Amino acid sequence: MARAATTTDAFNAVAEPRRREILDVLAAGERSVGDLVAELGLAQPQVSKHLKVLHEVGLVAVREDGRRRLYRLNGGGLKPIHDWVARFERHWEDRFGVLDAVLEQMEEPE
Amino acid sequence: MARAATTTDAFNAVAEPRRREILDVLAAGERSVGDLVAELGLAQPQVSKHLKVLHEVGLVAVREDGRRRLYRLNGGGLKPIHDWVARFERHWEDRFGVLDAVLEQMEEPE
DNA sequence: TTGACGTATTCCCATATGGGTATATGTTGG
DNA sequence: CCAACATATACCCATATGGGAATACGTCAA
Repeated sequence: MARAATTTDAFNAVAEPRRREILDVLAAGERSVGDLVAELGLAQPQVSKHLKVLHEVGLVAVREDGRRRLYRLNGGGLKPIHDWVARFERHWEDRFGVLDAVLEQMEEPE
Repeated sequence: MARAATTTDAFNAVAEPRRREILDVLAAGERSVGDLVAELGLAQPQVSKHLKVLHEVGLVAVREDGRRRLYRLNGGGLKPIHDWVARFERHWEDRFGVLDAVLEQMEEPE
């Protein structure tokens, strides 16, 4: 087997930095593909491909507007990630995190 | 170029479900490779490989104990993910999320 | 109708994945 | 020193990636 498809779930989709950037921009509001191309400095086909992935996992939604397509964020799709990560919050919010880090240094000195 | 290496950062490392499971188990405390093999029902080499990835991105730490190696969680490594996702919290915590979902249904009926 | 525009799709390719299986490395007890 | 044990590595393979470039598709303006 190979690595899971990027369209498998939000975790895989969001592993790609460009896709995170796209979501960051969309967080500010609806954008057309062209807008994203301009704001992110990426090639148009790549933007379209990334949007396709994001759409397949339900992280963005589209709306037609003449010849343009306006994409917008569907933040709810990130909740699974948030929920999973949240379980580990205590590991960095209290002092244990600091202690762990220190022990880290002591045990793996290279 | 191909997909970014799984060892690139926490986002990529955690995209693999098995690795998330490993972290879940480690959240309960230190475990030897054998323990993980038993608890997760995976093959030993696979567990070792996944642990290697997790270690490279700093999500786990090791400690030698005779012939065994005890791995433990380094939750702090997940903070970047938490921080990034947290920016989108409002998108599902308030009513906008619900509204968005409704609009969703109306616009993409198929 | 036609051409320009906005976006999506198709190819090509180097790359690394994750599983399986076999084996290397390292440690301990006797 | 050796055998059993615990873990790590090395291979092999099918698979999909993400970028680049070219092109198809759909829509608008004149």
